Amino acid sequence: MSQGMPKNFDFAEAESRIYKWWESSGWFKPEVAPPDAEPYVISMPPPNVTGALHLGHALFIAIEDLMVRYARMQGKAALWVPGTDHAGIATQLQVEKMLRDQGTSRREVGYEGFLERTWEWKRKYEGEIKSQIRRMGASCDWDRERFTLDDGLSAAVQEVFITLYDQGLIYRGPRLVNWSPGLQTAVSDLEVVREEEDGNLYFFNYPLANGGHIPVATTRPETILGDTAVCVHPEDERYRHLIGQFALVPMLNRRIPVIADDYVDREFGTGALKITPAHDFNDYEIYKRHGLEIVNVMNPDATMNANAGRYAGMDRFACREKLWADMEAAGMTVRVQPHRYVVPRAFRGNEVIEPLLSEQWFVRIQPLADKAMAAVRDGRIKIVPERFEKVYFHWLENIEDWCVSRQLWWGHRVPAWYGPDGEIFVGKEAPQDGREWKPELDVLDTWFSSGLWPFSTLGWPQQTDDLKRFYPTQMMETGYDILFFWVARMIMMGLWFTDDVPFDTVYLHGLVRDKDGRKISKTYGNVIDPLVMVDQYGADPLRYTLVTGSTPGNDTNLDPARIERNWKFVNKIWQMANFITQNLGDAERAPLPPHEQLDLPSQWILSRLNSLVKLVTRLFDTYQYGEAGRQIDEFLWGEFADWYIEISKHPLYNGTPDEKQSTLAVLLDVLDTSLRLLHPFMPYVTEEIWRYIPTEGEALIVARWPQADETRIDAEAERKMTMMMELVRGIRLVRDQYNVEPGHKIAVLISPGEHRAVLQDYDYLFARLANVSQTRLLDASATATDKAATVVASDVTIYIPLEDLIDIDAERERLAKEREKLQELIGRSQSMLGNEQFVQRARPDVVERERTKLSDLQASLAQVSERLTTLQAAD
RNA sequence: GGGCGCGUAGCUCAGUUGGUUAGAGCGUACGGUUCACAUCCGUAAGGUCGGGGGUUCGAGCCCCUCCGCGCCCA
Repeated sequence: MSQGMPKNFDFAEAESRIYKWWESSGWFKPEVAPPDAEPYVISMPPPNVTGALHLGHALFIAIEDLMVRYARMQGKAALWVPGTDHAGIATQLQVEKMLRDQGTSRREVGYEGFLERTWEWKRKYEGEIKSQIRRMGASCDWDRERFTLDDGLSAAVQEVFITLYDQGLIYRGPRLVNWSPGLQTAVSDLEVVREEEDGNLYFFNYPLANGGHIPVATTRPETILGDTAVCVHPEDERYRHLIGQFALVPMLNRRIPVIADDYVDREFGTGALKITPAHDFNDYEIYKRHGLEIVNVMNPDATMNANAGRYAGMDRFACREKLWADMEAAGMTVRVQPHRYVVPRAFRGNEVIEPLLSEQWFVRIQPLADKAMAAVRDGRIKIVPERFEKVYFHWLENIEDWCVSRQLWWGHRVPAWYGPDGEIFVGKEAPQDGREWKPELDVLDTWFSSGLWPFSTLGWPQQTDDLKRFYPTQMMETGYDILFFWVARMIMMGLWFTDDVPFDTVYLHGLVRDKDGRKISKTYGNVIDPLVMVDQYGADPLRYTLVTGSTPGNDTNLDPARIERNWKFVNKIWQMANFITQNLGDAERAPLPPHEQLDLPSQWILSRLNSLVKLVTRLFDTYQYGEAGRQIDEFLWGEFADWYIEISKHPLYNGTPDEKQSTLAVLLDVLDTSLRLLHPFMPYVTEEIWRYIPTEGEALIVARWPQADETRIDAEAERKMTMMMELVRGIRLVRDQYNVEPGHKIAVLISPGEHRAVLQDYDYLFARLANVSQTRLLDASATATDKAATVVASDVTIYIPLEDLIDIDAERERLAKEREKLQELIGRSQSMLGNEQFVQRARPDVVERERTKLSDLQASLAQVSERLTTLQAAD
């Protein structure tokens, strides 16, 4: 403990050492708190096993670790449950790519071989991401770590699926789904990104059975082959007479009816719509309303099938061109015009999604959604920031059944079996009836398992001790971009299966973008690798930058320059601690003297400190972490280091032993308390420094969060000290303006007004902070030389005789400006106080503050004016 | 089409019950080697808080409207 601190903080060495110490000491576990402690639980959003840590991860780790550390320091049983997600599609894509690079394929290595390789892949990348999470300083309980595909969670998934099926909430059926032809799987609505793209609108004449034609326009000609109707608006005079007639599908000559539906937009295209129920969601609705035929013309790989006649086997886009060319030759086409339209693309892989008729498993979601809406509506779950509640409701109010099956190999198998006679059985095992049951090969949407995360990770469906003690959890912290994907589904599943909310607060953070607000992506080449930042500056500056640079629900533009600046902040804290420990030497830490026995600077800094503790605690409790961090920064650097530490050198070097001891006690109190406040932001450097200061307790990570001592909050001391600081700044400014040699000590004369005692006791502040060699307090009647610059604060005037340096005209001008400013402020203040409405209606403390301000300003104005008069007379 | 967010100093951002002279960092200018820190210290310049209207004793903050940018849902 009495070992001196190294000159600099070696974060690279310290971080891994400290992390190991924390973890091996069991401090990440909720068991460090007493058994009856209030629990505080966060389920970590499980990163995909596919990837490396990116800034999005870094951000949630910074925020969640801060939340957990704060709770832990408050004495709660803090538990942060880590884990990873198998990420079905994303992982399968990556492994398939790897196989391609190895010259083989998923089909070639076979089902078992593929899964083996995928598990191998998982073990490799999971290890990587876990070590990266550790490097960020995450104080999660690794003993409780989970993976969405491990046995317990798989059992939970089965349990949920089977229960929902038994409750009639899961059904299987042929339906139009979003189909990913490259991946050969269905995906959910949420996994489709719709964006406007340049394309064409193809106009052609749809031949009628009785001769003649009806003009139609389409963006996807290849779907013509699957048309089963032509639809017009019932009131459209142009086509009304054709309703009930028949048209002939081009090239196929299939007879299809001309029908009427007011869904048709008469203004768009020709006003007549071709209907392809098997390949368009809107057309599918019309098909259901009118009882039309349905003809699927595509294979799962988006080539045309036998129903496409001579186009069978062609790729959809090749077919589009060929069919159009053939129609052109047949004289059916009218024109092609450029057209912007919405193209659905796969969230993963970016290929064009094809609406396709297929057999899939669906969750009848409405009953679950109703419960989920109620929980937020009645306040059992709170979303921060609140505006996302609206978004949440809107989505749930318009929710569609959830397609949960995926034609992938990597994931949880749907627990269903098909009997020899086509019957379906849903259960963990196939029926043992001697017949041959074939297992369902489809797997479940990854989000189906992550929807169970808050309770499956705690052991559900087993009624484990953890589940009983730590569920429901308290906080779900994640990005707003997965509010539907994940948060809403966890709420639905949690309420349905545990009859309780999965968490009581949802805190949503935004996206991290680059300095210019662009999305971070490899194609832009603007990737900021958090690990490179950690290597360069340490984890603390990155964490602190991410937390202080963001506000809930809003995107952050991350400027690496801020990380660098905060690395300097880390150094600054280190140097403050270094200074204090050096001065302490081997001495004991003395108790903090009673407030009235302390000198003014100490009263002031402790007053500021205790206000800060109050403020920071309030900000933490209202999720304003960024503001909290900035407040600590401003206090530590702007007040403690720049003023108090500088001032403390006087008692430390020139004071009596008592004064020295008392000052050290204050320095240590401020440092100790500040480190506690800062620890959730910057766990490493604060922990490391804490080891060097005499404190009670094993480690900062398990130290207590500070409590504000109201008796130390002292407005009068703050007022006096502020005045002294203003005077110091004034002298510094005068020195600067008159180009006084920095080394040149100056003597000043002070007209002390009502502040004689303070100025007498603390004249060393001017010596310490403004290089003043001598201060002389003037009697009320005394006047100073003309050849002096003047500094005024409250009713105090400081004269700085500078002999030859003084330009009286310039000084007059300076003071005149000062007077003007004071007059303006006084005018404003007077009109406020002169306003009866203000005095009556504003809060009393606001009025009081205004009165104090006015009297100070008036005192200053009197001083400045008097001085001006003197200088005027000097001419 | 519906909903939401953003617009504050050259740049990146704060500013949450409406209440001191709107803040910080970076950048800029000038000046600094004595006792923690040049990863530092001091001083300064720089803002009609997107435009307009309203409510209020008082508006960056609340309401209306317009402009620009972005996101989500259809």
